[in-house]
Amino acid sequence: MADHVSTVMAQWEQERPDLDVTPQAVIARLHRLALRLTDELVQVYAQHGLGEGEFDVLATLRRQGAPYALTPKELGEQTMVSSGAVTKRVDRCLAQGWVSRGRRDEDGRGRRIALTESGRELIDAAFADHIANEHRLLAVFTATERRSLARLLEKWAEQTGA
Amino acid sequence: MADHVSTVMAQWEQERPDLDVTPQAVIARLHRLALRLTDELVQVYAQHGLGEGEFDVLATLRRQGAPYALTPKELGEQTMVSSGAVTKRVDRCLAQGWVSRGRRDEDGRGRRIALTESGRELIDAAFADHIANEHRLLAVFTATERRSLARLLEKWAEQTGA
DNA sequence: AGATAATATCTTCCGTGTCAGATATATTCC
DNA sequence: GGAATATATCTGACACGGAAGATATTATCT
Repeated sequence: MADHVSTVMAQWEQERPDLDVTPQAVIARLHRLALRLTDELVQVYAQHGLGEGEFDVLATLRRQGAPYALTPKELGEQTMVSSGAVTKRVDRCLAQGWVSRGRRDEDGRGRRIALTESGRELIDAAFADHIANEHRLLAVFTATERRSLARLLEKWAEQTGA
Repeated sequence: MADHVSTVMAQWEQERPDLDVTPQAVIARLHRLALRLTDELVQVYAQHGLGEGEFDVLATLRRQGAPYALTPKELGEQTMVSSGAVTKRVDRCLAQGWVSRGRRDEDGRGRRIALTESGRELIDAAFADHIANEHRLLAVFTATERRSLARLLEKWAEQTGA
């Protein structure tokens, strides 16, 4: 049984025999897979009342270790979103009482976004479910396949600066 | 040199030693990589005056072969977006004269979205550039690595129904 | 110190997507 | 044939992120 991308590639070979569309075997699949996986992950976030943006913020703060705080700039760099998106994500977390927005010492321009107690409890529970979910999604693979896939993706990420 | 995800995983191991976060080596990397690659691909679409949605519509129609037509439902299934998104994407292509929206024979509910001559010319040029871009992005890998990555992603896609 | 530039964050506007419901047409069952 | 249901598409409200510019604060240079 061929997957969708195999079908697509066969169509292109028929229609554009002048092009070598083999890269699609990697890139189109990666793209579709990422979409599909995101759907799966988001469902677990939603079970905890979290959207992707909020989960991203809380998890990023949580993994820094105590006192679970970063500046908006650092948050944006780690999560690959614009400064405007950071502001809005933090606003939403703030409205729920999951984080606080304080003034950073010394530099009046800087802010300090920190997890509150309730935010930490929430992300600790949500993250455990999230990881269980990821284990489920990877259950297709043997340990060797997982390592191989991880290595290839890591190599690619390093090269492209991701 | 460790990539970002390696750092993140080390943080989690420190903070949540109770959890096995190894799936992140695959899932988080895939996620970030997809984001980064999308950025790269979108730049080429933009060189032809296309957004991702428009490129998606035109390319999907083009690869069907003559007469380059599908229903909105089929378009949505192949491109993994909602019916509302299909309507809007087609509206945009329509405004540029790249597709036509006709009535499907027999069934008055159905529509028939078809490439126009100018749409076909546009996507033929854009797609050639797109494939060249994909070749460039995959240049990091040896042929063996590419096949290996493609096989692993295909296996995953088949299992999850992507 | 005062002017200029740099940095950090926030605000505003816009584009695009999803979701729920509206509409139009077709099918089924009596 | 008519009612109920199913299917295909579109519409409208809303959510979220990006981009550019506004604001606030700090650093630098003379």
